[in-house]
This record gives sequence, structure tokens and C-alpha cells, in this order.
Amino acid sequence: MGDPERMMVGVAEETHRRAGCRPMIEDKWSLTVVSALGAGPRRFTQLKREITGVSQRMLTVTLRSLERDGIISRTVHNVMPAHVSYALTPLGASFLEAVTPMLTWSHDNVKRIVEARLEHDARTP
Amino acid sequence: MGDPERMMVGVAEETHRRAGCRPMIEDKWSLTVVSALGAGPRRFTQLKREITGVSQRMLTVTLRSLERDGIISRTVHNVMPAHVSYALTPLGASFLEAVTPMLTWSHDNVKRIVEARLEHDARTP
DNA sequence: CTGAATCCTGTATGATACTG
DNA sequence: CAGTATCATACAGGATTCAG
Repeated sequence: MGDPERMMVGVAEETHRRAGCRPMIEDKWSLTVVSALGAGPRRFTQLKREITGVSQRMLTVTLRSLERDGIISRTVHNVMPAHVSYALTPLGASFLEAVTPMLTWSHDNVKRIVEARLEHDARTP
Repeated sequence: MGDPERMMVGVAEETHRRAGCRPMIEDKWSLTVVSALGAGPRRFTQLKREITGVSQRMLTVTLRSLERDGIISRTVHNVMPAHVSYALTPLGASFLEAVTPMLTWSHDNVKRIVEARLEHDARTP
């Protein structure tokens, strides 16, 4: 996790690559988490429920690194029972905005890609 | 490569996840390649030169799967010496458009993220 | 020039069990 | 509830070599 080589957001240009950055999107859960938090602050268990398939460990790891990058904030509430809530920071919110076109595109074109694959696989045995 | 579980573009929603898709962005080079091809068709060696750090293998692998997904086209020119050119398909071009906001955001916010990290690391020994 | 075939390794992820 | 600690593993990615 402490690896400075990892976790930069959406980088694809030479300069960034030289800076030792790789797309944050590269990891499996960040986008999903940010996307979920786009609907408003969430607690740990809530996220765990909403995001099908995350292990507890990976959710923790992902939240930690997003927090480190200033994309989300983590707030501990000292009530009983104690709980923690996560929310997008302004930076995180702007990131989500920037990523939304891609999410939309994806949603609109999954079919097309699946088709392209089928055709391609049919042509090449 | 042939794994149907891999390689779907920019997916982050439940439905897609259920469909067994994960973000194409997840892999290290796809975005960079698509981005490079955004400037126009390119030949293999050209891409290899422009994209610092790709191994020959990974460039091939990436090109193949982008081709399979209908994002890029591959054209063999029967001249001497023979060469191959790659270009974005219309689908690929629309994808690049959808991803551009993220690239821009990334470019504009690398600093902020790096700072956030430094602060965070300073606070937490 | 454009790849395919191998071999090898780091590491991202998962499963499981334990804790304040 | 919200994690941490271990352990195990698959797989992406790199280096290298060979070929049409």
C-alpha cells in the first residue's frame, strides 16, 4: 500500500508515467467505491452490502488508499455503537464527475463490446 | 486473454459486475494505447516507441484484446517491408471521447493527489 | 517489422480467523 | 461494527528467445 508507484488517478500521459503513476482505475474496487459514495456518505457495512463481491479486506484497503489520495474522507462517530462513515471530498466529487462520462459510455456500450467479442471469436478459432 | 471474465470497458455498476465484467481500464496499457491512437493510426513499432515502458509482449497483448473488443482495427499492408497499422474504430473513438474528461481531470489534479498523500503520510507514521 | 512461445516473478486479491 | 493479521493463490506483466 505504501508503494508510491501505485495509485494515481486516470493517468495516461508520458509525464505522469514518468512520475511513476498508474491509473487508480487499475485497481478492482476504487471506481466502484467512489461511485457508491456518489450517492452520499456511507458506513463501512453499508458499502460492504452495496458492493457485491468485495471482501472485507479489499474494502478496507481500497478505502484507505482513496483516503490517502484525498478522494474520500473518513469520520469516526463516537456514539454507541461506534461507527465510521465515508464520504467523497470535493476532490473526490470532481473526480466522480470526470469519470461519469466513461461510466455512461460503458453502460451504453457493453452490448456492442460483447458482440464484437463474439464475432471476433467466431472468426478466429 | 480468452477469459470472458476480463476486459470490459469502464464498468462499475452492479449489473455489469454481475455480467462478469471488470473495467478495461484495469489493465495497465489499454488507456495509453487508445489515447495514443487518438492522434491517428499508428504502426506497431511506432506505438512501441511512443509508449514508454511497454514490453513488446504487452503491446501485442493489449492490441489484441482491444481489437477483440472492437475498439481498434488492425490492418496488414502487403508492401515491402510488410507492416501493420492500428486505428481506432468508431466505437473506440467514442470511448476515447468518454474517457477524455478523466484524462483531463487527472492531468489537472496529479499535484493535489500527491500533496494529499504527503500530508497523509506525514500525519500517520 | 511484427509478432508468437516460454519462463518467471511480484503483487493484487481472496478466504479465514481474530479483536477493541 | 469496523476493522487487522495471516496465509494461500491466481494472474498480469516483464525478460528473453525464436520466427514469418
